[in-house]
Amino acid sequence: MAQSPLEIRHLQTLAALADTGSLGRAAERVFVTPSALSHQLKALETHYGAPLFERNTKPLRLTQAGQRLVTLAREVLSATAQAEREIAQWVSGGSGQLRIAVECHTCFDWLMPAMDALREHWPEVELDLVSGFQAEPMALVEGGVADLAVIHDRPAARPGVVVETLFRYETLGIVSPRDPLAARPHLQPADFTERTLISYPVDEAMLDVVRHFLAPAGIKPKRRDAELTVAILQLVASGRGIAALPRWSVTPYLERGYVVGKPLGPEGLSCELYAAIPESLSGKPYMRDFIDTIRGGA
Amino acid sequence: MAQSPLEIRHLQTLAALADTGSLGRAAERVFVTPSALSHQLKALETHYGAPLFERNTKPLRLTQAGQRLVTLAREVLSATAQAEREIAQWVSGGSGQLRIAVECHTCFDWLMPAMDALREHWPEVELDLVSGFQAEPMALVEGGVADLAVIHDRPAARPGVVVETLFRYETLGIVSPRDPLAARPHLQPADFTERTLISYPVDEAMLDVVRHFLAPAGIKPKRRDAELTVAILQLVASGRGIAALPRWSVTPYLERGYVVGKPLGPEGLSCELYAAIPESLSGKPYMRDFIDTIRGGA
DNA sequence: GAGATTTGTTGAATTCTATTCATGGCCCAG
DNA sequence: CTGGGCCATGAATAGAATTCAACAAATCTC
Repeated sequence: MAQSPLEIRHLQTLAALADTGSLGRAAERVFVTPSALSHQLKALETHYGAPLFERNTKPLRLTQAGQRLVTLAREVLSATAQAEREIAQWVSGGSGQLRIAVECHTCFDWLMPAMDALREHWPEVELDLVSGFQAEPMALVEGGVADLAVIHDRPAARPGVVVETLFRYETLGIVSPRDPLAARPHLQPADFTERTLISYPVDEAMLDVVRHFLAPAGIKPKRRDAELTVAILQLVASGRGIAALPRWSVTPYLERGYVVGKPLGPEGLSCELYAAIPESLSGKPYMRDFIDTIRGGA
Repeated sequence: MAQSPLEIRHLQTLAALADTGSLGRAAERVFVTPSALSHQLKALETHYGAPLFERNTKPLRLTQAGQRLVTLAREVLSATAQAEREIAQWVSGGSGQLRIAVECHTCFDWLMPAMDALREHWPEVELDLVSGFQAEPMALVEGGVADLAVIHDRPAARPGVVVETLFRYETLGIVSPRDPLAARPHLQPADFTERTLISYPVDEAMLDVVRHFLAPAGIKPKRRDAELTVAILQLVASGRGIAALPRWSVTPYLERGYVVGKPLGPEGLSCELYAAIPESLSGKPYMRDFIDTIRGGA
């Protein structure tokens, strides 16, 4: 009825803006340039005759009107997603399978909630984890043993397999609060020479720190293993060495001051995660839903 | 997140489709050609991989998927309208006035609910009825005495006043169920010669039947007045004459079989209602809201 | 039952709108 | 004051949605 220029696209923008706190990051979340969002927002603001957010404030602050639209966006987007899921289930019969291969330990932190959401939304989809820490996850997808592999580096394109980027994350150097390094603004590769690197029991080639930070600098620290994240942090906290973990897996500990997280290098070390999936499944609604959940929740 | 082609525009289409039961009428409700809607719907159907409605059924029937989307549309559109109202009220202070001039008695049937809705959504807007049955309503708007005039014929454009079309309606010939005319498929002007035309106590020039049906045929029946719609129907039911009223004002009586409604002429007689409003108010959110309410509720 | 009318569909053309691109301004850090 | 991060702006492009015009199906009428 009311012909307002408001469209769902705008609501996605608003939601992304609220989530990311920055126009630039919101833009990459909805796969457009920041410019596009700037135009969108300007159009909305002139239409409503009011600003939607305060510019020039680092964690972007929304005005009352902006806030209201974000609330609307949350309602509308979740209602829409729900409706579309239902329809997709009627159409496809709701069945399917999703066997997931992961090569990184920490991934379970975000993978579990996403799997829970999938189980809830798509009860008829068979959900499995493929134990594939040793093998090349990509090969599992190619071989038809897995339906989704989480991988660190964008691999070469292979026929029948599509690769989608999931999200970008920062891996932090983790040091004890009593370590002198805790006072540094960021860590250098050289800082690792004197200490023990505490990590999961996997090949060095699998560790972000080693591949993208220490190896390029020619540094090869002593290593010590632990199976669980808490165990690693325990060792770090008691001064037995330093670790390097994705930010998401340690935020609760950082907040409690149990350990301290430092950027690796002046720019920080950020890596990207990808999903490899068989082309035949890449369009399936439950697959899209799952990937969107991962992207949104991270 | 999910990049579905579904947009609010589509939801408006779906809602209009469900309301009107016909693609053509839905199209004019959202101010596009039927072709556009056909394209829209086809796109949605191929996206969801399922038909949304059954074609070739007179009151257009929705499939399960279509029904679900209509439900979604209702939710989303009302949530959106609500949010936009709130924002508009913050921006404008919510105040304003709306003095309405009406020249037709029956209009109150749909005007009252619309006014109630406005009072609820915009408590700060002063709502008034301008007693202007005698004067030219258009002049009341031009003179700044009224903010909205409901009129029957699209008047010549005047500076500072905009005219918007509200909706189209059919005026039916109303006859007693025991009248021989009740068996006819439709009424002819000549049918009025033998009987008394029962109507509101207004000038003949104001009556749709006279102007668009009887006068062109040179027929000038006897008249009898009644102030209220029920009184007119009472007289008709007891065989004292026939009337001509908009369909919306008599549907409850038709359903109960109290009287019978017949199209006037083989094509029926359909008139259009317009709103004249000062240009300065035509963009005001409460005005848009009011007009949309009228259009949607009719 | 044949023609006419209403109603919806289709593909191509058009028009419109959103996005991108390239540039410039602003603010904070060093 | 200078450089980089971040957003804004205007023109150009690319992409989509709408319209147009012609057609198909179904219904109504005679």
